[in-house]
Amino acid sequence: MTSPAVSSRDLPHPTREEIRLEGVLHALSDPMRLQIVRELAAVGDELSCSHFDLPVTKSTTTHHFRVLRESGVIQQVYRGTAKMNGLRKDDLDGLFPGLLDRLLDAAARQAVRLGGA
Amino acid sequence: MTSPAVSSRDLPHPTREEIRLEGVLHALSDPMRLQIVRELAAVGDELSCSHFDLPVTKSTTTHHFRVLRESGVIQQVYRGTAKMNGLRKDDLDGLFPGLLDRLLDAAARQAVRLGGA
DNA sequence: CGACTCGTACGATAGGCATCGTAGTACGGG
DNA sequence: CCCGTACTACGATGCCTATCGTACGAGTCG
Repeated sequence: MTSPAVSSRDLPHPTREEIRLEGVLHALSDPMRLQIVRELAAVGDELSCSHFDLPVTKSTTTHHFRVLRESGVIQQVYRGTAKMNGLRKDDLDGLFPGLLDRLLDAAARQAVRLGGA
Repeated sequence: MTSPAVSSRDLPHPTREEIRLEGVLHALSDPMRLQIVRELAAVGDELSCSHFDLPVTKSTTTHHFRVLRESGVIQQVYRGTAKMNGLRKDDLDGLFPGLLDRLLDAAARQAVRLGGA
């Protein structure tokens, strides 16, 4: 097959209607999670958890991805041993038009401002 | 005097450069605080703390206003016995162009969607 | 099968935070 | 000067959460 077949293990996601702005903001208020979302947005594709080199243990990484999934920011699916993560851009844009782009822009501006680069 | 004179009591505010996106998002991830900001934006002027009729005690209200001030979302100044609260729209727009408006729009859409009204 | 990789589950811990109640301070008006 | 109003300060409480370590499960490859 071209696609490695999705594992039977499935993960609970909120429906679009269940996504709450407060939850999204809370999820993004953590620097680690904001960084994850920025990388996902920059790549514009799904990324495995192990792609991210975060300064925390794997346990903590799992925790952050779960928060992002349960708040509706990302969707996750197993593909073999890898767990692929993708931004739920369509759902977020549908609920909160333009918000995601402004948030990403704001994060990028701040990174430039603080990083000095 | 035309203006009731600002009290000598002054409150610590972050400078524009000290405002952090994560802090702003965290401040707005609380329903109570998001509501306060929505009202401030709707009025477009300063409001006293006592103007807000929140379903919590005054102690808790004080706490929420402090979080909003320390994150840089609002500015506070004493005027007589009243403490006036104003959105730091210029600072936020300067740092994160368009973000505040999108957030307010997102909050309004969600209120319509959930409130049914 | 066996080993290896990826990610999870669970328990522990430490800190943060939303909330309350009570007691207290600052200011303005009678 | 005294009182009422507006807000604060402080302590307590219970919940949430970011973090870790270790042990485990699921899948792939030799």
